[in-house]
Amino acid sequence: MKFSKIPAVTITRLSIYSRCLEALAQEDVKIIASDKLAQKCGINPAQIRKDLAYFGEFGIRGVGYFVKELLFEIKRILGLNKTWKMALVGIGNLGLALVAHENFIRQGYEFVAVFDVDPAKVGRRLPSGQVIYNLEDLDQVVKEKGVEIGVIATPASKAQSAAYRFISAGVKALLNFAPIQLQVPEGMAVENVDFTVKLDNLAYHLTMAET
Amino acid sequence: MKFSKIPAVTITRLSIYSRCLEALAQEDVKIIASDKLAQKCGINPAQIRKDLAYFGEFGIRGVGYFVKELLFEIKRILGLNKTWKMALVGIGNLGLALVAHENFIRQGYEFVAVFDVDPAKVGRRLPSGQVIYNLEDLDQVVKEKGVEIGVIATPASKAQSAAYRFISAGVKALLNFAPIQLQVPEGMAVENVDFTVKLDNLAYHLTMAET
DNA sequence: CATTATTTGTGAAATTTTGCACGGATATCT
DNA sequence: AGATATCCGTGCAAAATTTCACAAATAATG
Repeated sequence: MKFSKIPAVTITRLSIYSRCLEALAQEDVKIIASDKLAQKCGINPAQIRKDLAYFGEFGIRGVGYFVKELLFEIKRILGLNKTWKMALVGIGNLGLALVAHENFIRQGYEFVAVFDVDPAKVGRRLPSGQVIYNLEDLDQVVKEKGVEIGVIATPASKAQSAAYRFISAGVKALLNFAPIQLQVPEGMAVENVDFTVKLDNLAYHLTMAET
Repeated sequence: MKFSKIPAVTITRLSIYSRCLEALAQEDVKIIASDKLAQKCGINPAQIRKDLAYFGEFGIRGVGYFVKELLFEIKRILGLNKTWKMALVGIGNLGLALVAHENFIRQGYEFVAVFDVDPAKVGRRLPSGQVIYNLEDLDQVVKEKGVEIGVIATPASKAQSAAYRFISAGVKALLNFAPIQLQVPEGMAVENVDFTVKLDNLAYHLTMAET
């Protein structure tokens, strides 16, 4: 169960399994085999078993997996048995949409603070309840509120400086929506959510498929 | 230069290179070596050269790459020498933010139509100019406007049916923001933009780092 | 209770992806 | 011009990841 030995793709897939399992639980399915789950996720069944094997034995041979139990275990593995506190920088269109998005809170992620540089925005209260703080106060607010994950929804030009603020405030994980490769010190976790990279993949696929 | 032989990660990285190169062009850098570009992208330099080698020879030994030229070539490879027509389903917070997002149009992606089921929304005009169509008319509108990429920004529960509509309208590429694994026929391209999967990765990282 | 049908967990093989290291091409310097 | 330094393109090896295939465990059947 060594941290470094577990591939990042495995973690990503665990997250996908947890989502599929949640849907199954909702449909009141009690037990599922790796074949069925694999089909639902679009993943090879052996892959699922291998992924789970990194963390233990959760199934019963000849039977399958208890949906609720496996879901619980995966969530425990991912660290979703707590609420994670997030802060967001950049209250533009995207930032607003993210803060308003109910999926986050449902999954155990909560925006406890939002920041912007625009003086016209600072001090206002969002429909979702948060008051917009001045970016200058990030360090202090992050420490006060115990922010664990920093979300960057600024334009690309401001993203790196926002990252620096989070870093010096001691935040160790960043979710970056800006289309830029952030420079961060060793040990930080950065995940990029990049629309245009995804679109470029689609464009390539369409272009190739033509021939 | 066989389509199927080129890894998807290579395409993703090409997209990242193109972004870095765009930044460099902006800074008026004329020539760059794979080492420098690699540093900027956080990628191994040999990897960059390998990725490019799939498509041809773009550099000069002992010199490097001409920034503008390489950028042009990568964009050509990805199919970005044209404007791609997108349609979006689901005008919620996220959908609105996406349609308003300037990055898309800047990169050659244009929303030519948006759809919703809510009768209160249908017929209204967005600040970005598009009139909201009734989802029922998707097939017709998609064909009329020549939509090439479908964007799904509905709740998870409506995403699959939105996908079906795009599929039967002949759209071959989907960008899916709903937290669900879409079922699509062979040959379709689907890219998922999944915030919570990314957050789960961060949560796992933080949880592991604790110990 | 033995036989048959499932389905997990896992070693080993197959495949994919990455990274090294070096030949060859280009530029610079003395 | 020759020597030196730089840097691309690529064969090859290493590493990582996926997939196969089967033993072991469980349940169902007659």
